[in-house]
Amino acid sequence: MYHCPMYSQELLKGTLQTIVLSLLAENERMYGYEITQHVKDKTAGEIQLTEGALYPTLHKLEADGFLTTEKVSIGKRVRKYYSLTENGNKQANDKVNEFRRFSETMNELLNSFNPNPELQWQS
Amino acid sequence: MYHCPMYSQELLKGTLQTIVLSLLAENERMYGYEITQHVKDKTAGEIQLTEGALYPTLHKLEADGFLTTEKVSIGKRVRKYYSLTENGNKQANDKVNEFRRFSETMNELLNSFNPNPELQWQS
DNA sequence: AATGATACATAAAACATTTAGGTATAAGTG
DNA sequence: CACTTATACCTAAATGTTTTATGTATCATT
Repeated sequence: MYHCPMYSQELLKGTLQTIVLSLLAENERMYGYEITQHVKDKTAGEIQLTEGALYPTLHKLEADGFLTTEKVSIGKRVRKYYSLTENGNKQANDKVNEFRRFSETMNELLNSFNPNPELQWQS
Repeated sequence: MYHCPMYSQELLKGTLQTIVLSLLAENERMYGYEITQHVKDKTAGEIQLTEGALYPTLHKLEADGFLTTEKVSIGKRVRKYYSLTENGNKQANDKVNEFRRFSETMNELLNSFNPNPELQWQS
């Protein structure tokens, strides 16, 4: 998978489950590849999920009882659709709220930081 | 160090350097323990840095040339103050901007997520 | 026929953080 | 005075996520 995100992938850490759960909360059912494309499109390429991270996450969420799967044949290929379970729906709620609170807290913490005017046209 | 954060520490991953750099951008010089207390106070206990994560991070930022140190004796104890170098100042700028952009992008991505009304009073 | 997109998957390596220690001084309390 | 808590630094093994690097296979386009 080709990559050219605008910022460090570092920040993405810990948000993968949240992203997946929230997309499935709006979309009823999605398959892995679809999720990567959806995220890429909606964020103008700024967030790009790697398959090496996504698939294990999907499997984990399924093992944890938050997702169920159904396989659908498309020609000779088999697509694996994921949907939220009831618990998964709650979890999506919790995770999204948690992220929103976290980013609010962080932005408040960073808020007092005023970029040095001498630097603000750099980088 | 005692811990009782209101949300998963997961999300904190990847933000530690940003926090440290931004605090030093506003405060001229700070020492490790002071940073933990400052963050705890400013976030009403919601973000609590662990020393096991903080000290290695400070050492890494110093090794990368973003911080300089000076040791100050307080009675028989030695306090280690950290300050931003010129590069550190730029880095603080970059990291804070990066986080702001990231949280904006994430919030847009999660924005279309509307909590199920049946669930919104739960958890 | 070859390339790129679609679509799944795993596994070793890299990395940051947690957990769990360790040391020592200073301050406050019963 | 003894004890506990707060201050203040530090390291290292274990954990857990993600990256990087593969692998397989179908379908569409040039």
